[in-house]
Formats: sequence, structure tokens, C-alpha cells
Amino acid sequence: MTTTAKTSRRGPRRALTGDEILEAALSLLDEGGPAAASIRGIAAKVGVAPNAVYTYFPDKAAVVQAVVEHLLGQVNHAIAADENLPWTQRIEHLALDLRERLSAHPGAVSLMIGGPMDGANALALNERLMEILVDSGLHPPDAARASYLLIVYVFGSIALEVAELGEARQARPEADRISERRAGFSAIPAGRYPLSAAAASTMAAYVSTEQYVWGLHRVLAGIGGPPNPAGPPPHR
Amino acid sequence: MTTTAKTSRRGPRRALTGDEILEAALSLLDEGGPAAASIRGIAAKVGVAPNAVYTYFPDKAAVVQAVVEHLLGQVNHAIAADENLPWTQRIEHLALDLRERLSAHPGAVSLMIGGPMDGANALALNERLMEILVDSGLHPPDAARASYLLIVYVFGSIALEVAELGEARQARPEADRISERRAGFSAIPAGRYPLSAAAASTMAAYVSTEQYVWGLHRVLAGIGGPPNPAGPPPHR
DNA sequence: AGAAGTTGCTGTACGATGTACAAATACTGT
DNA sequence: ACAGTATTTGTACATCGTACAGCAACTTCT
Repeated sequence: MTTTAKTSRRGPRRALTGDEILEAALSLLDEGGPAAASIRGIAAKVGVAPNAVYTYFPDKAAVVQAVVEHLLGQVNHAIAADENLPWTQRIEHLALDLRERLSAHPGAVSLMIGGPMDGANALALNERLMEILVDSGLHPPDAARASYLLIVYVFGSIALEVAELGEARQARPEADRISERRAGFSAIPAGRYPLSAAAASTMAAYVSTEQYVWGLHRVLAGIGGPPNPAGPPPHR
Repeated sequence: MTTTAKTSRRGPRRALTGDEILEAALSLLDEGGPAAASIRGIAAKVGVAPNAVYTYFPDKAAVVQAVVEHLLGQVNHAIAADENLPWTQRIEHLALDLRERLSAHPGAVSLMIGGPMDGANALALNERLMEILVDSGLHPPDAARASYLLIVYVFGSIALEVAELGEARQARPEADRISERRAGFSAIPAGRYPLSAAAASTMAAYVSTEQYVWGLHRVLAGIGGPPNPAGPPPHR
């Protein structure tokens, strides 16, 4: 959602656009991680004095928020528009697209967790989720809870991945994309944590996308399933 | 897990303990949020020069990590020890206890998201989860995935709550505990997002703990349920 | 007991950060 | 042309993490 340039202002022409700042911030975020996305760095990248940024954004927090909104605005809502698909698939398409967009910019993800996500695009995402859930037959109150649960899962999943991948991102640029998950668990003292250690090797085989959709399927099944989980033990 | 004091060292007596630093950091975190938990602030609180902290921790990141570990170490594992309880309840007890411990220190929660959680206590938590899941009949690989899903849900949930509550924490100290969730959604433009707006009022009624266990029940049901969610639409 | 060796705290200092303030500049409407 | 206003810049300040060197305290060895 690009801001329409208002012609015929009073002072000198603006040397920048808000979007230029956002793009600079995003590229800095990608190259050097969250630490590199400083106001001064951004300003240097677009070729202005550090303070010039404050003409477009009141805060650094505002810049961060705008970057996050920018990313959330990139998700392809149409991917979940087909009402003939089962609701679970529509949500899965949305969740996968969102994950793809976000994990392309891990630095931005770690920033996203700091502040609240109450921007227009975040709301639109929530709205789309609720549409699908209500379409599927859920009453709005339950749809609201379910959409919140889905949001928690999707963002929590991505955030945890980025956090586990850690600062290795900027140290080893070849691991820019999320691919080698559970790396932190590969050095588990086997004596103290036998189960975790035994699972670590197999966990390493599950690339993150698999685990992501596995968990998503679980959550979706839980939303569609019976309300009380106290019943039978899991099978398989 | 307090570090045992090693007697008879070479130099002058240590004026501090690592735990003193951790407690100071935690109290600063509680009072003034993440911004207040600076090395210099911590040092001032315990009455030493800023650099003295680096005798005990190599980094600020190490201090943060230790604080997180300290909090994770406080969860009461015994609460889920009773093997006669249904597995879902054992996990629920654990999840509720964890949530209580963490949401008592929102500032620490927002710090926790930045780095990976690969400390001993985090591992112990994962191990406990896997124990319960394996006890319930799940095969270890599935238990590993399920425990990861649960961890994602629990921490994502808490992190999102803290983030939505936002920096209001330190501005209005009476809202120290997490209680007024979804506050950010109370000002939704009703025209553009009808479903979200309609749900916002009812959402406000669901205090966070309710939503938390609701979602947890969903996740647990999904873990115990059939593997493929593509089937029937949700009922109720 | 004295000397030597080691350790911990402090003082000082540097670079970097976010951002407030005032001056300078470039444009528009009258 | 002039006045007014919006934007950028220069400078400045407080604060941050932390590196370096010195001093002081304590243990160990002779």
C-alpha cells in the first residue's frame, strides 16, 4: 500500500519516499540483521542525514512497524479465495504463503515480535482467517478464538525458528534461508535428556517446512475436532 | 540452579554472586521493561562499576540468557508428575504453571524471544513434555514433533500477549499483570473488517487465560486426533 | 613471614545509538 | 518579489555495550 504522493506542498521537494526508507531498512535488515537496521544506517543508505528520517517516521519504532506492515501486506490473499476448497486447505495456503514471505527476511521477523501487530495488514489477515473459519461453519466467537490460535501458531512458529537459527544468520550468509533447524538441539547431553537426545537426530531430518505443516495440520484438526481433549489417548 | 561458591580462589573476594546480578536484572526488567535492564543499570543496582558485571558474564546476551534460564528453572515439574492423570491434564498443568511464571515478568518474556532457548532448563522442559507424550503412547518421533508444537504454542502465546500488551506495561504500572488482552483490537474500523470488529467486543470478554487454555485444548485435541485434517468441516 | 602470583573491581575511554534543537535551504502561494 | 512553510542539515546530548590499563586484595610458594 504505497502512500500517494501529495503534489504541491509548501517547502522544498521531499528527497525521499517513505517506501525508499522502508526498502533500505529491509535490505539492511537482510544483510546485517536487526542490529544493522539503525536509523543512521538507513539514512546513510538512502543518502540523507540521520534526522531526515524523522520527517517520514516519528520514531524508530514506527519504521519497524511499517516494515512489518509492508511484509504482511505482501501475502497473497487470493491464494485462499477459492471457496470450493476445503477450509483447511485454504488456511494452509495462506499459512504457507505467509511463512514464505516472512522467512525470507529473518531479521524483520525478530523485530516483529517486539511490538504489537495491530496494523491494517495484520487486521486484514485476521479478517481473512475469520472469513474462512466462518465460511466453514464456525460461529464468530469460536472463529475469533480459532483465528487467534492460528495466528499464535504461525507467528510463534516462524519466530521460534528464526530465534533458534539465531545470530548465525549474519555470521554465515550461506544459511540465510531457514533450513538447518534444530541445530541447537544437536549437542544434547544424552545422559540427562535421553528422549530429547534420541529425538534430536530424527528431528534434524524434518526440515522446518515439514514440521510447520505437521503442526498446522494438528492445530487445524484441533479446531475442527471435538471440544474436549480429555478423552482418549492419542493413537498411532 | 545456584552456582556452588568455589572456596579458596586466588584474588580478592568476589563482591557479588551471579545470582545477585540475575535478580537485579530481573527486578529492573519488571520495573522498567527491557530498556531498563542495561548493564549499567544492573551494575548500579548491585552497587558496582558497570564493568564488574563482565567478571560474571561475558556478554549482555549471556545475562539475558541466564535470566531466561532462571525463569524456566522455576517451573514446577512435579505438577505434571502424576502418571494417573490423563496426559492432556498433565500437559495443561505444566503449561499453566509455565505461563504463570513467565507472565509475571513480561519484560523478560520480550527478551526471551530474541535468542535461542537451548539452555539446560529449556531442554528439561522439552524432556518433560516428551516423557508425558511418550507415556501417552506416542512414538518418539511424533512426540518430538508434538512437543515442539506445544512449545511453539505456549511460548508464542505468551510472547504475543506480552507484545500486544506492549509498552503500556511500564507506562501504567497497574496493568503489570496480563489482564486486558486484545486491547489493540478494540479500535477496529468496523466497515473494513466487519468480522474482526464484531468479534472484538466478545474477544475482550475472553480473558487471556481462557483463550490460552482454549487454544491449548485445541492443540492437544489435534495431537491426539486423526492425522489428516482435510476431512469434515468443524461442527458446533 | 615475606615475596610472588593471580584475580576482581574501578576509572577512563571509544564508538555507536536514538533523537532533540536551531539554523539553513528550497519551494509555493500571494 | 516577498513572505511563509516544509524539509534537510549540523550540532549536540544522554545512554548504551564494552575494551584497556591500573590498582588493590587475597592465596600460594619459598
